[in-house]
Amino acid sequence: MATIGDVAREAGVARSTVSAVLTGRKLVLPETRQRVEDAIAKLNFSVNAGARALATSRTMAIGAVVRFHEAEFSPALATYLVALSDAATEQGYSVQLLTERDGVGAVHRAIAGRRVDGLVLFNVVEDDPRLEPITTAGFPAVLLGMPRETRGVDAVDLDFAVGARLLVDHLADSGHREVTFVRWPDSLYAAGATYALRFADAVRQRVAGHGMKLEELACPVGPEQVRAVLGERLRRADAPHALLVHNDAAAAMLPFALHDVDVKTPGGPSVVSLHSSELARLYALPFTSVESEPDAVVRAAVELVINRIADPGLPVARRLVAPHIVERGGVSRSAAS
Amino acid sequence: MATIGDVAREAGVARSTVSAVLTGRKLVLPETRQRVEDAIAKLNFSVNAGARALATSRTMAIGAVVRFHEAEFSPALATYLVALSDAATEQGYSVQLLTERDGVGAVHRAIAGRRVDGLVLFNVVEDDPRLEPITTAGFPAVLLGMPRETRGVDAVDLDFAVGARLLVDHLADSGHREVTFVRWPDSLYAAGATYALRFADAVRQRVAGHGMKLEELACPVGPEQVRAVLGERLRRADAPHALLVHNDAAAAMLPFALHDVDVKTPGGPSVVSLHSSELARLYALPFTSVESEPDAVVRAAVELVINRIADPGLPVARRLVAPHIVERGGVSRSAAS
DNA sequence: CTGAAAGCGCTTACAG
DNA sequence: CTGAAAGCGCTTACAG
Repeated sequence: MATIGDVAREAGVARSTVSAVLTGRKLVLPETRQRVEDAIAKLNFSVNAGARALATSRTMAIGAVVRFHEAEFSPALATYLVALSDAATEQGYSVQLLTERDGVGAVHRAIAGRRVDGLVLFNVVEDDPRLEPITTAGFPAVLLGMPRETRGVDAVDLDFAVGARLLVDHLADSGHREVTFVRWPDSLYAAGATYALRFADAVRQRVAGHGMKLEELACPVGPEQVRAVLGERLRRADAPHALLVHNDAAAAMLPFALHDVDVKTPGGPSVVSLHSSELARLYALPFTSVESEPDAVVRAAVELVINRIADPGLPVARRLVAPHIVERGGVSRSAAS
Repeated sequence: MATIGDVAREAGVARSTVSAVLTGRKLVLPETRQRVEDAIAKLNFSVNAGARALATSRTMAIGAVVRFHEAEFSPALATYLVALSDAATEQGYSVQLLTERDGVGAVHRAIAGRRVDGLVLFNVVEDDPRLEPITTAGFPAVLLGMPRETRGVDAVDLDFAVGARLLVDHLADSGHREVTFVRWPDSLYAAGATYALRFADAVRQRVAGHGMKLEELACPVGPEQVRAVLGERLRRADAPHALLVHNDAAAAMLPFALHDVDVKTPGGPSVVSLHSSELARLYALPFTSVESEPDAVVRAAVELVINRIADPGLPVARRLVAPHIVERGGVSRSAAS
């Protein structure tokens, strides 16, 4: 492997001159620059990332702290990871995977070993224990998720409250006066999943604001079980006219469940849903929906963490990405009072 | 951040002694070692990965070269990435994501910049262009996939041929004499997807070996389209009695398609499938099937690439992970000749 | 078994 | 604008 010294010799300049054209920090005579660039090309030189990291104390790497093992149902993770890597690469950063079960330990080691310049925390929950090592070290990081208290750490997420309002309004506008909120199991809210909590709160407020009647149906996340739960509810005499779904498993299985039962409502119940865009793609979900915005969310996260790396003194940022509703039909005008 | 010098001062020894206990390469008096370890704990010291990389010319990082943008239907990627990271972490390696659209360029830059010690190539196809920069640099790498020609690069994959035989035999044992092979679209085979080619070849051979009749049904990978294609075929008068599926979209949508049509066969057709374990989990697929073995495959990949890094002179390895069949019913004894 | 010295490949003040 | 020198934090022969 060629080093900066080889390039300098080849171009007949000092090593620091090569470094100057590499970093672009200093002005170099165009002619000299050209000679250096020719030498670089000729020797197929590429700066040694580790050496640069040591000299600059910048690794140009971001760590993605993932808690996959706890996720029961997340086909979307790859989308986020790849989008993160793409966004980071654009900014000259690489992404390192930190997947250890012990998230706190992983964060600790990443910070202590100076393996990365900043962290992106996936799957953030309320009172996330991974915040502790970050705040004590004052390490650049951004949360994917929006807990009430971020303790001085930047955070970005889809605006689930706005998503909830869009969907409730859509049902209300279609004349519905009652809505069955097919949601995640209680355990998920208890675990502090920030997106689920924000969505549910907004649904309740908005439904009340419209003077509508709200029924909540907590669903498990196992495909089989969710199908059974949905089927049981749909079969009852007072079958719902409008379903508002926030539970990826339920969204995926709902078409099955509707098939399973002999739906009494003409054309079936109206269904609106908030789910990951990945899910919509995989299952070709036919509902009017608000989808996650992985690219926008991840792009914002990269921007925030890079800014934070550059200037730790920046004010704390809480960024909500605006969702939009995609109308796919599936909502019938209701005559039900 | 504490450095090795701080630790040395704290423990009252030379820096090289600290290094000795860190690397474990040299024998150190137990008492001295203890003093050093106490100092490390007290100062919360952790070796600077970049500095170590520079001194040892080992980054202790593996690059995952992913081609996501071309994948239409891959909820399984995250599973593989996380499994890879877990397996690497166990061995003291970290995983870096290389997701650039230009896979060849990504490989080039990773090698030239010495960012990683080895590469794991996802989604390998026949005549994969990413092999070129690897072979010319003689860089440690392992392919996830098994092209006919690996040009001296290690490769590991599920044994799709064995999987095919297991499934065909299962149908044959149940008395089926005809089988409809619901497979990927022609474009996928044309693109050189190694797993698809190996599976299809084995199916054809095995079916012929049993003297069975084979019908092939190429399906698109879009959920809507695949559902339409399947429905059309199932509705025909000569509806198939046995379906052998190798197409994740088709496997996922088949239950819908079976719902869509009024299946004439008592109990519906027999269905066996090879698909990703992630898919089985997400969709709760009820078919007897052979599933991918992400953990085993990825673990083997990490082992191979680490061995290759340690000893470039090792003989080239081609490792096939044995699949196993999971019987879930869905195969009815056939009276059809 | 321990320690002083050189070197890994860069960058960055600092003179010229 | 260019170049010689020091230093980033480690490891590794090599003396002692």
